[in-house]
Amino acid sequence: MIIRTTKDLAHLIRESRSRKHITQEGLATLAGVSRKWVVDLEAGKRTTDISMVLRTLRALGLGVDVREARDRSGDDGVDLDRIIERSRRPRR
Amino acid sequence: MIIRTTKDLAHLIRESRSRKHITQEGLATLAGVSRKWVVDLEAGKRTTDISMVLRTLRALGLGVDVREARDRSGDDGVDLDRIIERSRRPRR
DNA sequence: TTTGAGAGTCACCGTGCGGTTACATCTTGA
DNA sequence: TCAAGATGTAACCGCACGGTGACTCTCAAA
Repeated sequence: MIIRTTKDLAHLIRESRSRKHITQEGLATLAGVSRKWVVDLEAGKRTTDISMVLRTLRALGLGVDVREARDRSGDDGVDLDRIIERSRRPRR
Repeated sequence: MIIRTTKDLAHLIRESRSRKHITQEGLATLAGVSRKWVVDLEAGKRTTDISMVLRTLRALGLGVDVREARDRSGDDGVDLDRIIERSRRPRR
């Protein structure tokens, strides 16, 4: 599964967790985080700690693969500049 | 490339960036973050914001793939429990 | 119906992260 | 040699993130 946004990640984790019949509490313990953090992650909270995420994914037996995106333009119509612009902090 | 730790990610980003002749400043602008953040990321700082990382990877034309790790045990001898224990906050 | 587990949410608190700014170092080209 | 660009680092500050604990709600099993 290709991950593009934190929401994608949220769905992936939640689905993988339930498919394996692990509770939020259990996953939290496995990954060494709090249950609140798992709740937040699965809720698609914008920001999260990446080392925690890596641990959580490993706890679920998931591997992360990063590589050159072959056809970046055809991608899926995502306009990077728009995304960046939107996620930028208001300039004040 | 398989990502297991934030250090892996750091190396990946730095290498990809220089190979594309993009400056830290340039990448920071592309990803909508500060240069300091890019410096910290490439220095392998333990914690970073995952949505920023995703944006940065996309800015470098890299895709993230998450999937079931086939042979999890044989993996590479990583002891998850030890990792978790080590990265846990001191209990006080 | 009752009970218990799983999940969502809330408030509080301390800490560490990210942005900003400034400065030092190093390399490269004029 | 000097100037400009790229990078690393340090200090400061505001704020939002993560942990804790408690509460509620839902649902399934007894």
